[in-house]
Amino acid sequence: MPELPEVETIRRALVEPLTGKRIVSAKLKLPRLLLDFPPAEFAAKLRGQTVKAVIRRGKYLVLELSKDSLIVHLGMTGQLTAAPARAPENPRFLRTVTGLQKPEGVHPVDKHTHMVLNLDKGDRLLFRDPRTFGKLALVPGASWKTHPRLAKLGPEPLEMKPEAIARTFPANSLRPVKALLLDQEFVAGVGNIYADEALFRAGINPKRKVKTLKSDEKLRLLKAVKDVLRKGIKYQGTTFSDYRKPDGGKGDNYERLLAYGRGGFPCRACGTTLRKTVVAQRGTVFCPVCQK
DNA sequence: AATTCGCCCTGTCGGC
DNA sequence: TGCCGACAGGGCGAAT
Repeated sequence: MPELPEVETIRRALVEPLTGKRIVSAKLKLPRLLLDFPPAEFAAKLRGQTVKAVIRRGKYLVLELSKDSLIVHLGMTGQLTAAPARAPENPRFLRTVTGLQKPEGVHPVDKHTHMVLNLDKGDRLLFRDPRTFGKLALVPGASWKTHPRLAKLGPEPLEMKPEAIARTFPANSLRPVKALLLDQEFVAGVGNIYADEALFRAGINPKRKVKTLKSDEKLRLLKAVKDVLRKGIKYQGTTFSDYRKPDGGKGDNYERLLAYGRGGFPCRACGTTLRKTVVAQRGTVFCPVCQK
């Protein structure tokens, strides 16, 4: 699922193809993805606006336009693709050992393509989301910062000082520490993949109650969060099913993960079989030896 | 107030 | 081969 490193990868890849481009027309094919706005006005409102900036906040992507801002959340399976003019219109999906997959570097328009922005010179921005957990919102000016979805987000983990955030751990909380990492009001942008990765790196059991964490463990954990997010960005995100870069390519981080997706496989640190369990209603992989 | 639970959704996969 | 249930899970609103 797209977490901070995936959304940041997408953001960086969209800056060049979108900045300064004018929206010639827009089509919203699945109106229920749109929050707080009459779907009928959506396309008309977007038409003629120019993209001024492409911003990320947590797992949210924001297109700042000349008049309004378009907020995009990719949910679980959302994909944004920048389709240059003359890209193949309806490429066949390829059947591979891992199922149906889109060929690299092409841009499908199919039944899961829920929004199309037609830009200058035939370029397009496509939003595709098979499971439709994604969300779109159009808000006036730069008011995205105060949109209910974004206003309560915690600090950006890559900009935070671990020493400062360590002090914000609730002192008496009985929650499992993984639940805190997934809480977007604590820090913004960490999801299931990078929570497991950070806990593994920090050597902390995901079920540990927050109140039992010692200050050096909090510091270690927050540093691990930054490390795994930076690594995710470096390798352009984790692709194991739907995540794709805006050019259609896959991220390279999946095979580099230490915990997520590795239940039943040997720990890369000590060789013990990694255990798969459920913590905070999420599938969770950890090493019973390395993570205390 | 803090925390957990149920729900939304569709493609994939294992079992029979 | 095909059907069916389980599973994947971000975030919100309801329930505890």
